[in-house]
Amino acid sequence: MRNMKNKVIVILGPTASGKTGLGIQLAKHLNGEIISGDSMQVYRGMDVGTAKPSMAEREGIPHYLIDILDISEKFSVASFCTFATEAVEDICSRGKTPIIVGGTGMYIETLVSGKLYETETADEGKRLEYQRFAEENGALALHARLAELDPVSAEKIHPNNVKRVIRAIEIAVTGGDTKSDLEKNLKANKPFESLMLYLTPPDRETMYSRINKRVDIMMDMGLLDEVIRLDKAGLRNTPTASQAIGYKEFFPYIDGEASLTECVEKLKQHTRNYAKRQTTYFGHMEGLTPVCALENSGESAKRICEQWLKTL
RNA sequence: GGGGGAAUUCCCGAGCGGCCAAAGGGGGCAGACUGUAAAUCUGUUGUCAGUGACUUCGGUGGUCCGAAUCCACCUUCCCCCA
Repeated sequence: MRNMKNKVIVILGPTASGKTGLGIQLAKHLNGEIISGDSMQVYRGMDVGTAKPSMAEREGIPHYLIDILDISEKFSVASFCTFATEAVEDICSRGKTPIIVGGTGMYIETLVSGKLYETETADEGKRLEYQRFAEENGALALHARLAELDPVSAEKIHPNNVKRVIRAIEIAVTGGDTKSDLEKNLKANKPFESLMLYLTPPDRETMYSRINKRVDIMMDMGLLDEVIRLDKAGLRNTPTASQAIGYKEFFPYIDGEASLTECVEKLKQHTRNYAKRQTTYFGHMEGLTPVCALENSGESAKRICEQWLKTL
């Protein structure tokens, strides 16, 4: 039974570690197709800023989960898991190898482990109400409410992390189970077998300078025009897309409150911070096979994949 | 040439005689993380054998029991009048 499961290759790593390129190399080599494991590349029109591979770069390899949503739409772990699972099945059914490429640690971890629990969809009104409550009475007061509803989660969530506190309250209030109940009852249910390649930059210094350079390239590629265009389309008021790094940093410039260079610096910095957070996240994930993100990481990655595909 | 102001720990910036290794912010470093995750949040950030000791607040020398804080001179920078 076990060996009937589909096999999926996953490439993850911090921003600018070369995931995209490696993914395409592997896809060509292994007769694969690519599924983006990225929370922002799903949005149409967000191209330069999300470092979405161009058609030319894709070299004819089909890509899934790219350009599937309008910026006004919500995206989440849950929808990611749904779409990605579908894509995996689709690709496998045609005898090809799915290659998930992305940097959104939580999405990929949840997908691969199969540990996704169902919850009621939250209603925005309630959420705002909690939000306001926290603003008026303090984050601690809201946290105290969570402590009544779900003490186990309250213990784990820092009172200042209002977003999380709200979410936990929401779960406790809408469904029968609390967040901690759901977590307790979770059982690993892997939807497929996966080989997870973790692209690790040689050192922090290298990682940061690659990021800086990439931002400069994005600017040359017309990032600012893209931001202005999306801003006109209402990006600022979108639930998910507005959070993307590479866009919000330019709003002060657009509003005449900061210089362009200041914004570009901010963007670089945010990207660096993000990359660091990514490495922290990946650091605690299990079952990763590290691959050093150097010039020719492709060859060793190919070998590792070939071997793995033969086993099981 | 004359008058006034400023120099603070990686950066910005408080402090204006003891409670100051020095607020706050930024950055750095470390960490958490399941339906907004490219988000959100936490800790840490002079040195050392860490309840204590040691070296810091442009430089030098003073005053004082005691100075980042007061005085003198020096250096640099800014502003105003010429």
